[in-house]
Amino acid sequence: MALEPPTHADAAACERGDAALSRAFSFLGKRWTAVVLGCLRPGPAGFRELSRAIGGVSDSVLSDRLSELTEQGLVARTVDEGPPVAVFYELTERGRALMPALDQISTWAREHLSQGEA
Amino acid sequence: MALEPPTHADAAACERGDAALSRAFSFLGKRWTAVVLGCLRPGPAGFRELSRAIGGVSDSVLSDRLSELTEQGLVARTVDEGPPVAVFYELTERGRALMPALDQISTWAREHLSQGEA
DNA sequence: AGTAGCAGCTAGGAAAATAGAAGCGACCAG
DNA sequence: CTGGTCGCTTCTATTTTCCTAGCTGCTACT
Repeated sequence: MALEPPTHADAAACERGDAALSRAFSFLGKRWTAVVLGCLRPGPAGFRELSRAIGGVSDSVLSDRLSELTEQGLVARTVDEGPPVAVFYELTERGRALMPALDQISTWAREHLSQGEA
Repeated sequence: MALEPPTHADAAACERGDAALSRAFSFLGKRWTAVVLGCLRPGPAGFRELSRAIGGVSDSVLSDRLSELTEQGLVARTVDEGPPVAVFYELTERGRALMPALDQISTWAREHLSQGEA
């Protein structure tokens, strides 16, 4: 039986929750996104503050990530036009809603991915 | 008070669960990884079968993803040396352990990321 | 004044990830 | 024998991603 009617189990086989998953990973998978979200978790932070806290990310990339996250509505950018203009980013509700999922992956990683492994 | 001693809240500010998270995303974030895992969820599948089911992925990339996943112990590669050599991939326990997390992200994406949005 | 911090953006190029096509050995049906 | 399937691997071209480095403008401390 090399000719099992492949009329099913093809495109329909996957496509369960993958479309959504793919879209999520399209930006969650970017190099610093998760870290940025992690740094924002404790509370609001300014650009330079994040830059320092993360350490190793360039302004341009940080700026990109922050923009993407803002576009997706995961973080909010607030400008305080006081004499010294100040800006701070913080998680939105949508962003917070993602935290549990991130935690779960993090937990899984700790349990199943020893850091010593290649 | 522009000089709040920044001696704290710097490097230590993030680095909570991010190291693990980053490692997880280092391969979960790759373009087809999540989809492959999703396709493997229902049960074992052969290379060509996956290729067809996913549709849009090239052999080379699929091969890569499968190798990475196998290395990480998320999927198992079994060879059946029967007369017609057959190979099939399937999720390991470690791989299955990740499913709930993936589901959670998927759910989050469905709820907070309308596909119509940019 | 001079120095230093904050908030970003832009340019340019190196590096990495992808897609797509082709090739190889085996096997099975006609 | 010929054609089609399976399971990959290798090669190249293109796209995407990331990092380095510099720059503008404003405020505040010394």
